[in-house]
Amino acid sequence: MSKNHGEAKSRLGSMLCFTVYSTAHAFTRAYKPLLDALGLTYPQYLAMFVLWEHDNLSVKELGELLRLDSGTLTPLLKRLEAMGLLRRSRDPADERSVRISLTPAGLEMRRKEQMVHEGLMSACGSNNAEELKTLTAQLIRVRDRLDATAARAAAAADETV
Amino acid sequence: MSKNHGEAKSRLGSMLCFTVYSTAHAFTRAYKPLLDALGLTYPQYLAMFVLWEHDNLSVKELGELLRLDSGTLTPLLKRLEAMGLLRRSRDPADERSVRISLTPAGLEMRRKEQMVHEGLMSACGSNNAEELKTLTAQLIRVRDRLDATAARAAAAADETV
DNA sequence: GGCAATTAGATTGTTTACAATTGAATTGTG
DNA sequence: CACAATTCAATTGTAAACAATCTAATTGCC
Repeated sequence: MSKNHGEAKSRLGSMLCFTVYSTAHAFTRAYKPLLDALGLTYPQYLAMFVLWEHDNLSVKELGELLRLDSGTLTPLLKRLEAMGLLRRSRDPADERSVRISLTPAGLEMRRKEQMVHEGLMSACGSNNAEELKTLTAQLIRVRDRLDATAARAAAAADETV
Repeated sequence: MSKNHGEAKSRLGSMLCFTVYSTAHAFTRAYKPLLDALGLTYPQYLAMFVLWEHDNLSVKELGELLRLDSGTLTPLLKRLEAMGLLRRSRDPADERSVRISLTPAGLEMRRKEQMVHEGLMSACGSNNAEELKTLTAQLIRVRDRLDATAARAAAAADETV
């Protein structure tokens, strides 16, 4: 029944880093058929998801929420703009920053999105919501610890300059 | 102390899919300074890790273990070959498949790798190994459920053809 | 044996990700 | 005010990831 990925043969299968890595890919693959109906990729969907909740964010603010930098976001947002879902315009109060505002089409998409959101929930097993909540909280702790490690490494590298 | 990513403001922060997505990125960022010493990227490290355990795999077998296809692996393996860490050669018994064999330099790297492996363990908090094991097992269940969903979707798409 | 179907990799094109750099705007400090 | 330092976004270059397609080799079946 279940495909044999031969992980029993490798220590890889028991390592958290690889499990997170491969689960992330499994998520994007599982979401793809649902997102195709919207014409969005998974990262594009995440960006739209944030904007549906908080319109008019700057690129920096959006990047903090998504944990992505401008090198990733600028081209992604340009694609969403080309699709007519949002507009990018310099903030008159601070010409350095760019504000993202949804167009009517971008706002409109939120209605169709409900289906995707629910499909995703059931895909990862919404039956025991409590377990998922614990799992998410534990992963967040790991992620924060990793971020702290990376920040320490960056600070140490700074000192040697 | 901890950086404010503003996630309290968004439902995104509580969604498992985004947590997995952002934790995967946090892993690669945290590993980067360690892997720089080896001159490897994180996916390249994963490939080497498997090959240290099972030399002489075919691209297909390696892809099953890593859950990656030839479109990703072929260029990655070519880079590792260009670095002199492995060789790719057609299997004489079946010219369709390509076998990956480590060079002396590729085998040699395994010794330096121990440092990386231990650094990674401590980065994600090896203190409570039991919790990490449970966390990994739960994630694997989620991943398998997602794979099953994707497989069902693919089968359904097939039927409509 | 002969030919259709399958399999394994490679290739092409698109989209992330991110480091490093650049350029323009703003802030801080003297 | 002047000018150094900082901030924000964009750009450039490299490396994944994957769908779709292609080619060559093998298997199945008659």
